[in-house]
Amino acid sequence: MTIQFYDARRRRKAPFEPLHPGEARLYTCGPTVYKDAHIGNLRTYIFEDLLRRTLKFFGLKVVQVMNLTDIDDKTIRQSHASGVALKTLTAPIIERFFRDLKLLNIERAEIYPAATDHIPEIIALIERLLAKGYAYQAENNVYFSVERFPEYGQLSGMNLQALARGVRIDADEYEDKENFRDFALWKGWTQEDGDVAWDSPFGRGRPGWHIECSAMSMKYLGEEFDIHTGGVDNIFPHHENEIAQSVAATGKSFVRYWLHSAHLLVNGEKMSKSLGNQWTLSDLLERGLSPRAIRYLLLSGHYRQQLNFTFEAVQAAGAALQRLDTLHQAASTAEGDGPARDSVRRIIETARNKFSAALADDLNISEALAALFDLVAEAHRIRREMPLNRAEGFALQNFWHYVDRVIGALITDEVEIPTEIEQLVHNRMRLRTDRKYAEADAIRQELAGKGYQIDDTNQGSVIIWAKGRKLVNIPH
RNA sequence: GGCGGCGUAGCCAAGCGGCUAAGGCGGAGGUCUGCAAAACCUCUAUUCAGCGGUUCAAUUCCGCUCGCCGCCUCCA
Repeated sequence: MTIQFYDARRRRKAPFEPLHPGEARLYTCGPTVYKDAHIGNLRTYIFEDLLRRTLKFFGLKVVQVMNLTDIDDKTIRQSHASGVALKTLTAPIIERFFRDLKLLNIERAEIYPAATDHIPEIIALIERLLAKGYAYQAENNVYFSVERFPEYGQLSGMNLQALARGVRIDADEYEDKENFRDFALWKGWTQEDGDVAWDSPFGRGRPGWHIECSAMSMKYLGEEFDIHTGGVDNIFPHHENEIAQSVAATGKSFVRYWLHSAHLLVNGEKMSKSLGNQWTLSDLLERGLSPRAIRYLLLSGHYRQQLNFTFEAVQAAGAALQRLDTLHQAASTAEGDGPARDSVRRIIETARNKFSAALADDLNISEALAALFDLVAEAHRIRREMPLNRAEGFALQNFWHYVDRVIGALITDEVEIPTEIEQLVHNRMRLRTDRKYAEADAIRQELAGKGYQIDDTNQGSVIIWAKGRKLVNIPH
């Protein structure tokens, strides 16, 4: 199947042709580790996870690099202000970042390089740019000269003339630049940097913002690689500058496909500090939202479309998952011998085809999910005529595992029910069979007191819930 | 001011030249059920922000208007 992605530079969808056949190399913009990720950051990471999982789904070997930006104005300022070493400041934030990824079932990238560990590579790249004449030193700073790079602005569609108009310039900060659009590759040490500084041929200082990504991506993925992603806000200036410095240094095209995720809105509004809606995952979990439903919600909208995050939407996502769970439950408790019916085989095949075709078309997850729900409806229709047999249940479960390689929210870990609880459930089942309803209800009360909700189904089985999460379906 | 995106049912959201405009949530009926719940079934947009144009044919292409949003030096 031909995968196609919307490439931001060409502004159209283009068939994905990896540079190295059978392998996709991607650089996904990761967190700046000065504070915990908010839900908008996480949306981008989920998009990148979807991309990665989809590439693997289509049989490609994936090498994903996600940078941890630990040198920037904010990390340095905080480090200096609190008198804490940079690494000491960022370590716990990085730890919580990985915890969030785990909670949202985001797959780990192959490499998580930190800027602070790549100073030599950064310096080498800057030297290359100086040698080729694309960069110049002024005082203790090294700048990239955008005027010497004629293709500048291709990605963002901005040209230097347009950029020159209507923008205020902080004259103090940029007075040593030849052109105010020039950006720093190396920043000479200033008082505010505290002890965040490295020696270099250009003097003591620290890297600029964009250069780390060029240095680290080239180190791990090669001077030219397949995919680079990030939030739309990175298009300009970050990615534009990355292209400029990378292409200028190597003469190669750098990145073949640029993919950007649209921003998340919260209750229809842009997230901002002043609105207090920059929720972290922890904030949401404290309010009782399930990470699984959050993942589903963040995943379910197309990545190039703004997504409005509301509690109601998380609720709706949870309900949608439940509909998918119900069929999975039915499949896993199916009984009876014999071969799978053709009708069951057929609906699975149809869903399989639609699912992968949708994903191959620029990660059209909404359409892919629709294929799943169509399957659910069809399966129930078939099930009503005659319950699923074991072969059919197995086929459906298989398919669930197959699509969950991409969705990452369908198959949940089996939860152990304490024997004591299971015993009570079975006792109650017997009492119900004996029509001793008062005693059965008493046990249900007792279980509710222990945090387990019991739902009877019309097949005689029961479903156990705890903390709003479906735990198990115990067959009669 | 420059560059770009979006406006599809109560809400979310696909489709982007031609079969009855996917799917989810919610809602309304129904089936099942000791109860409670869950689950399942059916229904829920004569129409795609508005107005023009191109075309045999437009939600899909073009233009204008209205509304919302993003970027324009360190915000994913």
